[in-house]
Amino acid sequence: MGEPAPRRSRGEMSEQTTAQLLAAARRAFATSGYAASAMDTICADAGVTRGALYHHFGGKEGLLEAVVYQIDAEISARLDMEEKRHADPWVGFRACCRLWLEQALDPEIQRICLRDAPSVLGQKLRDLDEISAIVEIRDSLAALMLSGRIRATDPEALARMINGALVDAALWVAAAGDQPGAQHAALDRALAAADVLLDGLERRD
Amino acid sequence: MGEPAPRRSRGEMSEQTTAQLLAAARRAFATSGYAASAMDTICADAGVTRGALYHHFGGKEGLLEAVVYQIDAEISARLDMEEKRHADPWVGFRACCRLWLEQALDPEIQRICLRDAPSVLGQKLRDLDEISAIVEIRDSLAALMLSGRIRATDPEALARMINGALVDAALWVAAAGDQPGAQHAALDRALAAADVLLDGLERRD
DNA sequence: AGGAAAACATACGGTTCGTATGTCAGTGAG
DNA sequence: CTCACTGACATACGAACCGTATGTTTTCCT
Repeated sequence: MGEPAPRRSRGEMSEQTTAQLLAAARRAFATSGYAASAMDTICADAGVTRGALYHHFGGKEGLLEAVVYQIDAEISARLDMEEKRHADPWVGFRACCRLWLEQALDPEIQRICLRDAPSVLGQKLRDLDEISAIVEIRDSLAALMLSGRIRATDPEALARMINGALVDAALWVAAAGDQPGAQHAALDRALAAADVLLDGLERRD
Repeated sequence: MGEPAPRRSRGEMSEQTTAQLLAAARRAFATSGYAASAMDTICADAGVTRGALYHHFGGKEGLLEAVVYQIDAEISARLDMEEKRHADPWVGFRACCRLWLEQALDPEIQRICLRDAPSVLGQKLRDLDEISAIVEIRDSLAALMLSGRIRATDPEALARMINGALVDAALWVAAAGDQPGAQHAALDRALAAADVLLDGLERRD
């Protein structure tokens, strides 16, 4: 049948199976959703049994947690690159919001991170994204307030609200239409609305 | 044991059992979450069997849908009353945002409507809240744009974003602290941030 | 080389959901 | 008034799924 154990070291063995389980889980969660994804199916798709899954992730919830963590890291990496491309912090911040919205159109991100994860992980997700995009938004906002570029208020609360606005906008764009034309039009409308919302934060005395 | 069928008409019978099932489901979903709530428990709490539940709601998902619909109606009713109390539409709109945020601190609303329902119902929820708070927000915004009170952009997209901002703000406030003191402080911070965000929408030429 | 521990695979029980079927009380027509 | 009919449930059954407990093989360390 499969490869007759091609002589891997212990570390390589573990790394490969976890990677395959993560990949299979991402596919299953993205297409069928968390609740409707059976662990048997995921494990069969990854070429292992449920024993391996429980050994590495402790259960279904742990698997989702690892998937979300992985996706979050990928998003954050792209956001970091985008931020570095702009000299002006306010311009960079708005470019990051724009890039986040575009990335969040990915059905994988939508289903896993924006819809299922909040329900399943709950508070765990809040602790998790203390190291994700939210904290960067908050820090950027705090710096911009200090420099007087935007109006001063609670940075953490404002960061949460901007994050929520972007999340709902992404879900709205994705649900707007299945054909790519309507999708693109909805994205433009959302970006315009986001511009209005963010413009209002600018300080103008 | 229970009442020996106190001679109810068919309509009363149906109405009472649906009401009891809805009440029991609200309690269970709010405290244990949708996934962890067993239908056996809900039915036992309501004093009926699973047959009644399937007869009236078609299944677990239909039950959640009915619960969300009921809660949504309650919220909308309070929002309508608040809006009528203000002569100025812009003042009324901001008062409604404030009232929504305060209402959304209810753990029942948080768990059922803001966390579980989007994951379980998905697109069904989008269709459902076409008759809920979102549509009122959108119409209010559209009217305010026409009257030149706020900056003009896509009303639907902006309504979605404001809704998302309020949702995340409510979740953030609720997660801020368990003791009522911290809760109240976080609410104040969120309301202040919301004021900044909405102030920016005002038109000032 | 030999024991320990990691890295899985396998077997099993318990819980839960949906459906299929059965039963009984209202209800309307004749 | 009665009798067929239907709505409003209750009960029984099968299937899927999750978690754990246990067994087995391979690698690593001394």
